Amino acid sequence: MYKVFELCREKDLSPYKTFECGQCFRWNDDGTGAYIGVASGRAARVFLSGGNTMIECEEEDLGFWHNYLDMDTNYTAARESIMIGDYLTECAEYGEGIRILRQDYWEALCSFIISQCNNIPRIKSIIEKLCALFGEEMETPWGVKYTFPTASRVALLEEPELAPLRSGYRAAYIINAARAVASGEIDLEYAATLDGNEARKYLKNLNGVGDKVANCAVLFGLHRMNAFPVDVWIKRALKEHMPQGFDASSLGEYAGLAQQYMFFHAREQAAALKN
DNA sequence: GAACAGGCAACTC
DNA sequence: GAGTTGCCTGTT
Repeated sequence: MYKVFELCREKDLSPYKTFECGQCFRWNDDGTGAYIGVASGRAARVFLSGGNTMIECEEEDLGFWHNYLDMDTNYTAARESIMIGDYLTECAEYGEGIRILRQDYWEALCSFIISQCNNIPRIKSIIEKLCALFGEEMETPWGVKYTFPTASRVALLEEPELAPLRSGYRAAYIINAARAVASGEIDLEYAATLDGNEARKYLKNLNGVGDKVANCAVLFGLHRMNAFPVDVWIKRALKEHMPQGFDASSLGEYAGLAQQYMFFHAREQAAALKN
């Protein structure tokens, strides 16, 4: 039984900012500014109403979504902790309402393996095909959706079976990672007990996982908020705003949140210039 | 049609 | 250890 529940004020969770800041690929605007997504075999719709952020979901899943949306973390305090200097303060103010989701470990790892050298629409398209082909079908109030296939499921596939995804050279990485995770050779539950830096090194044992992908999996999957993925957007932003050099560890335990604010800020500025 | 896109790995010096 | 190159594919 799907019902609507009030989550918080918009400033504590902006659906647009949270779902469009690059951390996730399975939440989509339904055309009205409401976001529909699937995670861990559950579906939900997150939207604004009268300055509040609302969620429509199964009543028994409310606890799951509460955790997924990281509602127990105090983002006001976290945000203030990384407001160091004019630039970061501007990014943090601009990004108010972003929350770092607690995504499934395997889904985050696999998604960011796919993300390498790819743009967002294409990443989303590859992931949706992966789910439609190998995930499980779900009936939702918003139509048929598919779960993200488990590592065990993907581990059974052979590379040619991934050809319809058009994921190119990443297909081998996906299957290799799935097999390592399914066999326990790479234990994501164990990785989740490590600190961010150790977890990043551990995941880099996987072929096709370097610093960037590992850091994304650590931040967005394992929820180690001090992980600081550096992609081309962050590289550009650092070059422009921190020409004297920059050490992410100086930002402390919420460095990864600062990264998301910087990323969102850079992307939105670029989009504004285009229009 | 070449260059590039939210990297990685293997190779060179 | 810093720099270069190939890798699949889709878009510009």
